[in-house]
Amino acid sequence: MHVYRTHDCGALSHADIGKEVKLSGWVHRKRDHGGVVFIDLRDHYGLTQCVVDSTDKAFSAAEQLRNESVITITGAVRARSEETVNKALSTGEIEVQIAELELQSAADTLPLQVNSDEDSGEEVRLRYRYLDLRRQRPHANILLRAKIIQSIRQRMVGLGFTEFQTPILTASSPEGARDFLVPARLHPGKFYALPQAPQQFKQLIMVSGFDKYFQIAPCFRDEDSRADRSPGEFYQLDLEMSFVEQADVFAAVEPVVKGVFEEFADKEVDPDFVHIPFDEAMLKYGSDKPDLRIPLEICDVTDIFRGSDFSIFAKNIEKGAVVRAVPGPKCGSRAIADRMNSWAQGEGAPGMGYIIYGEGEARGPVAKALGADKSDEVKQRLGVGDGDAVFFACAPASEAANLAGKARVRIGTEQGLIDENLFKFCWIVDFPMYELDEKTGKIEFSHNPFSMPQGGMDALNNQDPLTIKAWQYDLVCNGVELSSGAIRNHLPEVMYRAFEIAGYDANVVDEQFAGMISAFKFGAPPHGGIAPGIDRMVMLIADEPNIREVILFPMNGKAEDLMMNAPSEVDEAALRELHIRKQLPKS
RNA sequence: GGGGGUGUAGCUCAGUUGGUUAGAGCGCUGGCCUGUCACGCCAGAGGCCGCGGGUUCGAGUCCCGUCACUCCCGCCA
Repeated sequence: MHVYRTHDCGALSHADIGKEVKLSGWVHRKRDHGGVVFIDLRDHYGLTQCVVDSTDKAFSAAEQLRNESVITITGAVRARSEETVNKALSTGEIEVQIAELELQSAADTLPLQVNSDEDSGEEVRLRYRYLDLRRQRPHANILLRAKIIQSIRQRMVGLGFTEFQTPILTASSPEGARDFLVPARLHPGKFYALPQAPQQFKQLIMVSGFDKYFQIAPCFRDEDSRADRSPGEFYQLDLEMSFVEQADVFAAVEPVVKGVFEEFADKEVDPDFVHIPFDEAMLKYGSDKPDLRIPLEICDVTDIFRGSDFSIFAKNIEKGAVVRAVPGPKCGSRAIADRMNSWAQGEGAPGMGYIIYGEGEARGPVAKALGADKSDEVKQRLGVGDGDAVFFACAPASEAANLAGKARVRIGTEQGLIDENLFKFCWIVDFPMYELDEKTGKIEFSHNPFSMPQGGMDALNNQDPLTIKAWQYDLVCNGVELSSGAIRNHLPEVMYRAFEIAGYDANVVDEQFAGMISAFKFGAPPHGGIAPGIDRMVMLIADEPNIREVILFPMNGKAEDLMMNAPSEVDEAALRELHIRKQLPKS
């Protein structure tokens, strides 16, 4: 007989009745009846009830066991009597009568309860992550993640993509997020950076002639955390394709993402991946990651308020503001309107105007100033009726869109308009190539500087930069940005010109992106790609509100690993070797 | 860097307008119980009420500061 087990804890059934077996696992729960003790023995595979009677020699050892101790038991598989069968367990028809019991590893009093569905505080869970991961839901989440990644690999290979590894120690890039830096021992004063994404490498793989690349790629960005953003590191399904247009990338990615969601999620997946231009998304949904489950569309009503007697708005409009209106079905009460208003103030807006429609008339201070005809015009445009309300955001375009977008989500959530059982995807397309930095007034890249501008060199030379669109796209699901991608700019001349508009001259490009720009001078295929976030996909599929729930060993919000004590001090000798001296902030 | 929330037993939480000895469930220790499966019953241990200061006859409760965790803003090509 094997030293530890003949079967796992989920394996035994009525077919094994009468067999001598050996099981190893954790004491999940113990029920001590004085004359008989039941032990639920748990491992990765399942749970088996083990029994010991007071007459058995293992009895006293069993009585003393604490939860989560690791034991090995030997005994015979017995049928449970009909009334003691447990239908909730796959092994519920049988139990093992313990003949021998060996304690492999005793457990101290636990800092968190493994056999409970109730989560402990995050700090305790992260410090004792190995205990937390024994629990049913965290264990299942990590397993789900593994299966999803496995499925993605299979699907990608099936589509003719090849998996490559790219360097983890690379060069710092001036664009984008803050880098994690690694001192270079052999080069005093110089640093490697961890890749924020394998962006340049994957493009260079295309220039190297490999045609279709993918990788489950670790990405490192030294930015602050959020519920859906883990600090430090995360994973992307990074992919790139040669000789493609935007539609080809969509055609490759859609079935993979859709397929994975359909395979693993309990919710319905809307098969229609709608395409929405960025400008339209900002207008109708006030966001570049709209939650399309909310059946509300924002309308621009600037024209109705222009020159009207509602002077606050009318004056702002003269100064260039716009008015965006959000329909509020069944929101036609003073209490709801007041709540929206104070919510908007909490968001940093001066407030949120509203009109309440009821009993054939429009009510509220806005309606009073605007007059019946114009109030009715708003009603018609928004398609609302009696008992509904309309809320207004008046501000410069991007601010108004933003507030209206948040209001739309709030109304959708509060009024229960969101179908919680649905995944609704969309592609946001035609992102602007450049945007204006509001503080400096300078033109800068709005997304990825390596994206191909729509219209190419001609657009760069002859169009107002702020009107130029890029072949740049996002994949969004239920209001979560899953992915960002682009058709790349593979033409050195167009690249130099694109950077010139953003204020970088040619030698900056030559220095900062030396490898890539030089590669593009030796025959580069037109190419493009995308990089869906793995953690976010798993989070959506697992229906978890927090990304840490789908990461094995996550860091806390301050980017500390409480289990491993990272980051940590290092020896002075190690610093000397790296030519590094600490200069700590004064406290 | 800024704003909100939370912090009470090993864990999850309750704690009234400020009032005597700070409670519950789980866990832990001891006892009883031979068919439970969140077993049941009895008893017990376990508290710097995050920390520091203040108001008060009296503070878990009110005020100020501070720390930790968390959510959000900034940040995230």
